[in-house]
Amino acid sequence: MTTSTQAPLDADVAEVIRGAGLRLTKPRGAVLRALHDRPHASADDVLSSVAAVFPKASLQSVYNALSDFVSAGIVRRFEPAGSPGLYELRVDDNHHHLVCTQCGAVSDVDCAVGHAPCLTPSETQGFVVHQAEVTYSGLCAACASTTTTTDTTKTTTG
Amino acid sequence: MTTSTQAPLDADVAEVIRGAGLRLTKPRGAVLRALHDRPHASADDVLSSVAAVFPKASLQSVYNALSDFVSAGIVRRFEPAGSPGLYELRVDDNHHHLVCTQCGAVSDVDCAVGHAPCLTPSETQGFVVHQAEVTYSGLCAACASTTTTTDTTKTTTG
DNA sequence: TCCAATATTTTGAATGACTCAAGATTGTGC
DNA sequence: GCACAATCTTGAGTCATTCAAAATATTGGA
Repeated sequence: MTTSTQAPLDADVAEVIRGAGLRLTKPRGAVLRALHDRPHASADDVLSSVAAVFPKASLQSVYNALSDFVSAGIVRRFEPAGSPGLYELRVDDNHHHLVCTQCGAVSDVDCAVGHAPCLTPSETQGFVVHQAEVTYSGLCAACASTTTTTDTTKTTTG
Repeated sequence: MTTSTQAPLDADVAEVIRGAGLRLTKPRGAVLRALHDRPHASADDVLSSVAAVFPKASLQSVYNALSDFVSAGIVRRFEPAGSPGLYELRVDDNHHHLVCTQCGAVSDVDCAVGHAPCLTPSETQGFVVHQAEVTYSGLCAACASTTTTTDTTKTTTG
């Protein structure tokens, strides 16, 4: 939040964007910083962060920037079922996600294999598999504790 | 497709719906048959099938029936990234999906473990994991062969 | 430093997938 | 066959996202 942490971040951000072959613009810089601050953000989340430092930004610019980043390979998009698309900066490693079905919280889980596809289906039926997307769903620590105390909720395991 | 296969199917369908504690109605029967015919169908796909035997059906009834079935546990909904929700009848086993990124074709892959969650993340960070959703993406046999043979045409083979 | 070329942003509208609501209809047990 | 509740239908509304075209800003070069 302070200038001392912001300044080098700005430099990083600029470098990453230019390094991806993209022009450095205010909206793009703000979008990348937003993703840095909130590692699993929806386009709307990003707009909120961006608007704080650059009020003129539109949701459309956010979508533009995000999809440019995804195409350039510096941002990854994933989409837990029933949730809007989420964007994250971790792209080099092949990690997976823990999603809380109650509050929507998302955590990263490192992949044991580390490269895609980390899993290979038993019978590929002729498919050429490039990637395995793994999403664990359940309850985050906070929701689990509030739920398990006198718990009548049914755990729909399946 | 003939009456000889349709008749016992109708009986099955009725039994499944009633067995789930739901009233048997024309739209519901038609929706369940549609899923039987097309194992990975979107609501729209289902409507197409349903409309053939019951033209009065609306998309809304299809959504109603599908979500009733999902709640009742006789149908499963899943949602490959960037695709509308798909519905399938296989609910008892814990299987996964192969999705073709080019034509959208979906195949089932049996899960080696057989029950959910079939995978356990290395570090759960306090999460109580109920289910692991695994989606393999790549190219189906048809798309893989047309793509590798020096071709630029995109095969929209549903 | 200023310019031109063009990448990017902005504004506004449109789409697809799905949900909400309320009145009409139908299935089911009696 | 009736009554009551479950379900269907119609119509409108929402959310996430994309399309389009004119306005603006960035970057390499003069």
